[in-house]
Amino acid sequence: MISKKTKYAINALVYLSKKPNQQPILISEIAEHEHIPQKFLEAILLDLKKAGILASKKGKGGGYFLLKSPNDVNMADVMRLFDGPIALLPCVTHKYYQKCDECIDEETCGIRSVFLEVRNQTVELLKKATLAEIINRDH
Amino acid sequence: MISKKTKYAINALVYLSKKPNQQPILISEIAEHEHIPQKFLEAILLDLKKAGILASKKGKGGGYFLLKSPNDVNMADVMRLFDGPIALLPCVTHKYYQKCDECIDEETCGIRSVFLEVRNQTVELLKKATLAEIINRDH
DNA sequence: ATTTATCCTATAGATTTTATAGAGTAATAA
DNA sequence: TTATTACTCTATAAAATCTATAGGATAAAT
Repeated sequence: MISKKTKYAINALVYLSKKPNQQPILISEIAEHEHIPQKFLEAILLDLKKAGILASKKGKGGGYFLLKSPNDVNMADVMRLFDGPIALLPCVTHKYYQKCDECIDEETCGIRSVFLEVRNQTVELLKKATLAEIINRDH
Repeated sequence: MISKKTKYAINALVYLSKKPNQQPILISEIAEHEHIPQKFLEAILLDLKKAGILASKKGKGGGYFLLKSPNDVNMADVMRLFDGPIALLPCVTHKYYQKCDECIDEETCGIRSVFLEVRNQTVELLKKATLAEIINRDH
């Protein structure tokens, strides 16, 4: 299961994607509409800003808006940002790789082989799942 | 990521699968060979027994052994037993289904649509990943 | 200056994960 | 029948993670 943080992030991103481009939206508006605790959402949006996905404007008329194109923000990136690796085992991740204690030879490990396939398929699907794609499916 | 519990369970099952059928193996032997805390492993094996996957014998010459055929034990079942649903969102699971707060119409939700696809693909792969298949890949 | 609204740090409660302790039960064999 | 072996069961505790909140700092607009 993805964390609530990731779920909130996706909901906020989809909400922002549906708005006219670059129009700043209040945190409070997103929080209310998507039923997200406002203070919690603040931290999430900040992370999305640091990741270069969102931008913000302070003061009156301020708020958050999408910096990247909805075509360039995919679920794999968002999930990794908040929940870490998508892989189900540490030995099949790229960035967070960790060897298994009991593993003698990784190249011949049947368990690893299975979970590597799962990871690859999942990442492929999640990469294709951009904000644009989600909104497009949203009918 | 799967929990250590699930990882331990898989390692123990693969270890038992490689042994001659129905020969009881000591918990301590599995624990030692697979680097699993023994007391923790005890609980795991008990769960696998309650799930009908393993059987056990008490007293001298006792231990655990595979009850089901390695062909009939797949990773989807094992993961669900210890970590719960495989789906990444509560609204795309079958058994643990939960509606999203903010969702107006599930049938048209683009987010759900994406994660339903991921779930279905993952489950399909994990169902095919039986103990027999894992050992077979293990070369 | 004042108001607005994001930014930042610290913290706390709740839940889950991982692990251990110790007594109980059943099977085996001498 | 007694001793030994090894699984069974309950309770608990330490550690880590997740979720959420509080309160002040900073920057932009009027």
